[in-house]
Amino acid sequence: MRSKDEIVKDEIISAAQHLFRKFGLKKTTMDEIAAECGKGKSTLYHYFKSKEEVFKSVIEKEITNLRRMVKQEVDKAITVQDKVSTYLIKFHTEVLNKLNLYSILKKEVNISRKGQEYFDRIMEYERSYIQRLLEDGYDIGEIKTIEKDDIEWTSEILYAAFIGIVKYSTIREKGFDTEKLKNTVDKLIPKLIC
Amino acid sequence: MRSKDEIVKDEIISAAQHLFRKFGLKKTTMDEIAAECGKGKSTLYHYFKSKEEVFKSVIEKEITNLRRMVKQEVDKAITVQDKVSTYLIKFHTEVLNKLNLYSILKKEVNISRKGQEYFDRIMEYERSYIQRLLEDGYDIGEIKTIEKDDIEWTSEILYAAFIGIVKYSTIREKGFDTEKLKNTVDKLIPKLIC
DNA sequence: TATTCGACCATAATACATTTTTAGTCGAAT
DNA sequence: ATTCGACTAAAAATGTATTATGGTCGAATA
Repeated sequence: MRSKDEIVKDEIISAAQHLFRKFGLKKTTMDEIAAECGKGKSTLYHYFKSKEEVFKSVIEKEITNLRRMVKQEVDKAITVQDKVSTYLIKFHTEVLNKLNLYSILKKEVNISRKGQEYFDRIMEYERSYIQRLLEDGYDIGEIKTIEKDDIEWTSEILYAAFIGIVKYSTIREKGFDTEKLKNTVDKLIPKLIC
Repeated sequence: MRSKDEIVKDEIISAAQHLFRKFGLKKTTMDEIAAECGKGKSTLYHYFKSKEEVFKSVIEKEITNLRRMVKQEVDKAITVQDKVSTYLIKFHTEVLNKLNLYSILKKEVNISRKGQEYFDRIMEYERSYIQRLLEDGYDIGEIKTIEKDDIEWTSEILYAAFIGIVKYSTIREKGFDTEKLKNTVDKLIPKLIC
């Protein structure tokens, strides 16, 4: 069971999440967050040491949720090819669904040094997730055309390509058709790795 | 032989190009461009109807040059696989070499509506270039796994992936190693299209 | 003791008035 | 047909007064 402390923290995070989605980071004040969850502003500072800390927690929650959704889908896939392909499709779909988080990160945080650090950390995590998928495939003998040592940079290139596809989808009026995307990726991936 | 008119225009464009590279679009004034090529400001307006027109011409020149370099290399390649692969490698290399142009486009122009239109037009051109490569390959029978009707969106996905790779290279300290990149792409492309 | 809050402060964001720059014009000179 | 100096209107930069906001602290509450 969660402690009282954690429950209140979650309340604050939810309120902040709600407002950040609506107005973005800069246009949401601590007073507003406090009002949204019916508490005094000073109370927030009992649970978080700064506004940035609150924001970090909200992002953490969103990212964690996104990753859970993706992982859940990837775990269903049997072969490595399927896992990698599913990773892209699901990630693509989820980002397009929750564009708010993505644009907050990009437009408001990206300017600062700290913002870039968040972004880098997120990117590094995703890259290493792909790397792990490939390494698992290598270990069980499914991947034959890539040397173990080459998996690291291969996953980096793969990740860069994936992000490019997702980003491209976000700036077009309509994102890529999931079916078509899956079709193409399913052709590419299997042949790359085996 | 070029007319006097064209020579002067080129002088102005070169001066502007030089200053834009150094200070960016907003921090370069028409007076400075005029001084750089030893002419009065009003003279510029005899050749270009606005600052935006000058900027457009500079970008045009840069892009044209980039495309000539890429095309030159692509034309050397014999098979479609090679052409597509070469396209990415050369484009990647050239953009990394001339990062200035890229960042001007991104950071200063991107904000405005017109800037977005430039960008879209450039992207559309590159996408259709890839499409043409694929269509040629289809017509000579090299491409067998893609239906003619699917070439359009396949080239779009391919382009998005390519741009992702190039962009990723620009934000890392060091760009992707060309050898490794070529290695991976050479593995991917042939299998996608035949 | 663990939470909550109202009152408070220093600084950052905003608004506004004033000055300076700068894109673009025009008529004259070459 | 080109070039330019002098000019203007509009935009950007600057300085300043005002407000809003992040964050603190000691007291109140439960």
